[in-house]
Amino acid sequence: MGFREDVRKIKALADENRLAIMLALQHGEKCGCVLLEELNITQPTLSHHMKLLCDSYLVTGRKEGKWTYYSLSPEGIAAYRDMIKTYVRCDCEDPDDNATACCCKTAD
Amino acid sequence: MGFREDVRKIKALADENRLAIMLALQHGEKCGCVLLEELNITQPTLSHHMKLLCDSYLVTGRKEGKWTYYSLSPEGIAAYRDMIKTYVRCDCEDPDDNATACCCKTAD
DNA sequence: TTTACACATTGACAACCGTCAATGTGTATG
DNA sequence: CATACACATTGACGGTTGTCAATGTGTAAA
Repeated sequence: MGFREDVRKIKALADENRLAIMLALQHGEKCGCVLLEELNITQPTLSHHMKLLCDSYLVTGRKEGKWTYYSLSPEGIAAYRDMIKTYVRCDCEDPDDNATACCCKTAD
Repeated sequence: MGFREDVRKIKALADENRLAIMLALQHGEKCGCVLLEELNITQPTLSHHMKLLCDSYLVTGRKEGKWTYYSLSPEGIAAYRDMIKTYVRCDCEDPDDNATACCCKTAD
């Protein structure tokens, strides 16, 4: 009955710039000023997006001197995919027949 | 660079009522009036939500006389999870070491 | 044809969201 | 201390979104 928290997490990705950030961090951490160069937005806007991504545990920030290095959170990412699977799933498989071809049987 | 369509699909699930609808349809199709009884919303609001879910290919509608039966789309659901995986993924696995424990190595 | 029902569409409103300029905070360097 | 830089916060603005009442459309039964 209470999906509010899941909706908040889903909304964390419901934005073009935040999707771009997720891709930009896929190969390792980057500091804010680097992200800023890649994303045609201002610094306050980037700060806003990073806050939303961190609040949803998809990204973590590591402060080092003046800089903040952002990176993907493996745990948060796994939790996110599990959460999505709760809602994006159908019941068309036969639990007694593991060979049944179905969307629910794919390896991912 | 163009994530607009993916954002639109992600937004399709960024609502409490639409998450409830996804769960309600998980065990098979239901007609609109049944969904209406389960979700504390008015009929126009339900119609609005169903349109968004159908436009994102997560749900399909089957008209039969006066009624419309809605059901999850296995293909749309698989495509949705694949799309999410594009963004919610980290690069922390070693491609030459399949035994590495990592968020990217889980079976789902 | 009339009536009843299931669902879609329209229009209006309030709440939410992305954006930026201005400003604040903390850190390093001269 | 003064300056420069990286980042966060605030406040304001326009666009988007969820909601409902009213209305429209199509189907089936009386």
